[in-house]
Amino acid sequence: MSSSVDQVRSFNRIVTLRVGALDDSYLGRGRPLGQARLLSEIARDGGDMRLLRERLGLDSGYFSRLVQSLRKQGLITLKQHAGDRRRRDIALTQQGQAEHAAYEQLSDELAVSMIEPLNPSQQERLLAAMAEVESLLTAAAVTIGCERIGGDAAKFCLTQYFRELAERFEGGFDAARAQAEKDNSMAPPTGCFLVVRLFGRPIGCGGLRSLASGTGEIKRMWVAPEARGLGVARRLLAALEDKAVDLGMHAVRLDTNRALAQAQSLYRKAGYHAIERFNDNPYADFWFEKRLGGDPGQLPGKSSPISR
Amino acid sequence: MSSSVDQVRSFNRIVTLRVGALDDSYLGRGRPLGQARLLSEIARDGGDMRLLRERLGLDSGYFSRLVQSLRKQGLITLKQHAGDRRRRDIALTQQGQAEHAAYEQLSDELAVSMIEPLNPSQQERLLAAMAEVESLLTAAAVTIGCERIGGDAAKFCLTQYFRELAERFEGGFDAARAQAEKDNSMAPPTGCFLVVRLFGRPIGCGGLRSLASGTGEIKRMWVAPEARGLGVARRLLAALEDKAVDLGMHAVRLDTNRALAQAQSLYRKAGYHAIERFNDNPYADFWFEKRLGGDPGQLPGKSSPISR
DNA sequence: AACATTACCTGACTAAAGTCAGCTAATGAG
DNA sequence: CTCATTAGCTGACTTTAGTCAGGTAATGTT
Repeated sequence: MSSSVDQVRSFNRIVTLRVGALDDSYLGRGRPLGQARLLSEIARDGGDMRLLRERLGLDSGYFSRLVQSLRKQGLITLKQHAGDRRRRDIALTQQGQAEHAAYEQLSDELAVSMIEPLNPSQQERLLAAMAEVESLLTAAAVTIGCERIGGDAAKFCLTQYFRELAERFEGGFDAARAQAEKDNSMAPPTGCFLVVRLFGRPIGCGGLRSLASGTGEIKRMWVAPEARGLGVARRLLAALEDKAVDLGMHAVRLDTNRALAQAQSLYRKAGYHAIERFNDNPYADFWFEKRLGGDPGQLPGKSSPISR
Repeated sequence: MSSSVDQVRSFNRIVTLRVGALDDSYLGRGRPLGQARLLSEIARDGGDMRLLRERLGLDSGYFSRLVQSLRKQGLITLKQHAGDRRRRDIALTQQGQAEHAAYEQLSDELAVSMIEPLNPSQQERLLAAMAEVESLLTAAAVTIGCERIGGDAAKFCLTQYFRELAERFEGGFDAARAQAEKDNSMAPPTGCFLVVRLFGRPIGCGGLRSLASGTGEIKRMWVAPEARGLGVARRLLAALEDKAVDLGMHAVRLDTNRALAQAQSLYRKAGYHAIERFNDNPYADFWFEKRLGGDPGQLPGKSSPISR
């Protein structure tokens, strides 16, 4: 373990040394870092002040002044938001776009300088290793927590989930037919609704509700397309099972549609086995169950190594 | 190419996001970042103020105050340097060591949090990829430049080089017998002495001097043990050959001792072939030569892809 | 209609980080 | 011995980054 920590720390050291150079090169344009960062954030996906302030996590007064300084430099314009005259939309001026392009250029140059001295085969190895680190660090940054099913994040996830089902199911999907009224049962004290977040953004969800006789049902399991391939679904499923154990359930069931082949293979790998139809979900083609607490050495509520 | 840059930039983004969290956790100890960083640097390898100031690249006044603030907190002591009473040696007090250990703990915790959520096989992959990125980024950070052979860096490298030869040669090595008087010829305008640096520290060297009739001789090629395996020697050799081309040479020669097997294989891979003894170096067992400018499409002075 | 909340702005303040000029004491070079 | 240089210290100053307490206009809630 100690050698793992050493490896990570030595990686951190070298990477901050190299990547930290970006701040210096940004400062080279004679503008404080805060302004430069704000400019980049505006260029990335504009929007109104409130959104940006939230994303950057800045104090309202401080943020206001930062924006004003960019405006005085002629890099951005502020317009009243259509519909809500309190809000102000931010947009880059032509000069602002040019300035942003200059910062992009600096970032590109740093990136080039990091790979350029290497020969082609080394470059290839470096890029592959970077992709691997990136994907695994992203996976490790994922958090899973219980949230209100009526909350913004949960609603966002469910909307995306339903939209995807409508696309993928052969006969489409109608949320109303899917017994959506039962969703409220996915809440404490007899169930829960887990939201997966990556850097604060919701990227997945899954609900657990109580059936009769100590059995749980897992529903609404979804992972955003851009977050797939990171092992998120596996961890989410394990987290739901942990919750089920916490709630004293001795088994969990779920159903799935034939269009969702990867889901089926995930369930089988996680130890689920096919059972008879246990509900009247019109969209279900397969039904699975997994007995919980089979490992007597495992304390309830303690995460399994795979889930955390 | 553009996709390489994108990959590097996306890597940079994710890594700064994760590793940048270290600053926040350092601030959690109620001490400004500057002080925390200085403390870590002192703990790493102490030394006197001048050395540290240079390494951190800080203004003398600012640095002095930083040091005083740590002293007032009882974390370090200052003593007159033995021999030069202007200098002051810095040492951690017991309290300083404890405080440093606390910061180390924070770094360790960050490292653990970066790998802990992953399952064992993912952890293994992440650590391997980190090691790969680290080694290749280090390799890419290497710089090669012409320096005075009498300079500090050159002297340091040559000392290390001679020490290593003395260890590895069967009959030892005596620098005086090695025609060291010819070293001065490894300088402009008829030769050069290249120093390889990694983050400013000299980690290798190699000299080129002019023999009769447009032929160059490569001598004193050395790479520090801790920098081996990064392809430094290959790049250094290519850089020396570039220099030779710049100086109008049409071939370079070199000799080597039988104890240096890796050197021989490097030379062969780089296109050198064995020739008859061309000098009276008592330590030489093999002699090599490579014809230059064989590639007519290559402009003189332009680096080959392998060398930069 | 009354009241609370939200979005943005302003003024007053602070700490961190750093720059610059000049000072003293010790050391090194000629 | 003289003079320049070096190592460290001090005072005065600036910029950046931020906090906090209010203020105003628009919007939502009851």
